[in-house]
Amino acid sequence: MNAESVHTSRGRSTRQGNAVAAALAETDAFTSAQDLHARLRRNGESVGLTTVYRHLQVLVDRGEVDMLRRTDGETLYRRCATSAHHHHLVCRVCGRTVEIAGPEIEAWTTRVAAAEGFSDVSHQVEIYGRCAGCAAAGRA
Amino acid sequence: MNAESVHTSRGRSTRQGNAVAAALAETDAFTSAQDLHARLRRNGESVGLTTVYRHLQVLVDRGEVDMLRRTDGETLYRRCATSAHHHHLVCRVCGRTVEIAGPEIEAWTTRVAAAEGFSDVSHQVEIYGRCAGCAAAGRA
DNA sequence: ATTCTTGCAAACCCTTTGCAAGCTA
DNA sequence: TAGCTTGCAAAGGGTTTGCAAGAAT
Repeated sequence: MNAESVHTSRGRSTRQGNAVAAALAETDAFTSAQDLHARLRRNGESVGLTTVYRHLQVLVDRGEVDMLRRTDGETLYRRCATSAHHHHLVCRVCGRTVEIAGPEIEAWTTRVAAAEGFSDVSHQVEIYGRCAGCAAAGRA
Repeated sequence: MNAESVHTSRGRSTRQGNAVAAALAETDAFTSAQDLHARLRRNGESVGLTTVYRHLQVLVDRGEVDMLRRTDGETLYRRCATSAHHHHLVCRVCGRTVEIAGPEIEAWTTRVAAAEGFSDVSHQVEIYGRCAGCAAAGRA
């Protein structure tokens, strides 16, 4: 962790902000704001739900946290190792996630879009499945 | 259109149901329930918003309509030509959409997931861009 | 006549905002 | 002290549900 990552941008250091960042750092799974909030409270860290949302937003804006939307509308957050472009392989049971690099996908999307005359292309790719742990435990 | 597609499952034929189906058939673009509702009203077809949602849900359940969620939470619907598995290349300006088949993507996701020990794999892949028409017109 | 469908209003659920009180620097 | 941060309560926004009135068969 280099010097500038501690404080990438302005913002005071607060108990709540640190708690949210710490809670995110603790897990490998994509987590909802509400879950994070519940977890903090269980651990005795009293932080308002609103505040959790606000810190998550800041972290996302800074590129320190990835965000994705579940089919039911809930937004999930996760602290990823790379800030570089990547995709996710997410366990739909426990949320555990593996970061995936897919050069061939990048090439494919670009090619397909160009073939249809589309420009300013971006894409959204996520893989869902059941991780080995959940399968072994017979979960869901 | 074969005989069974007219009435794939039970359900009465109503003015509203037909209107929703017709409105969907009219366009190539992914459309929100609210937009569809507004369009119907503009065309003099009075249909309640609730009813629009209900018919869309039925069509999705039947596999006659594809559904995707926008980043802001809105759900978009589109009548696709194939009911077979496919992806979409969506114009983020006008919504116009091209159906894409991606055998290599299917293989890639399967391979990546297997390598990480995941089973029951599914994926979600959408490409966004600006279509030639919107680019030419200088839209957004 | 019976049962499904409609649609208004209210409920839902997650997320965001208003604003006064609390902290950080 | 100055001004960012917090958090409660309330508002927002899309979608769903309760229920009585209205169609379709």
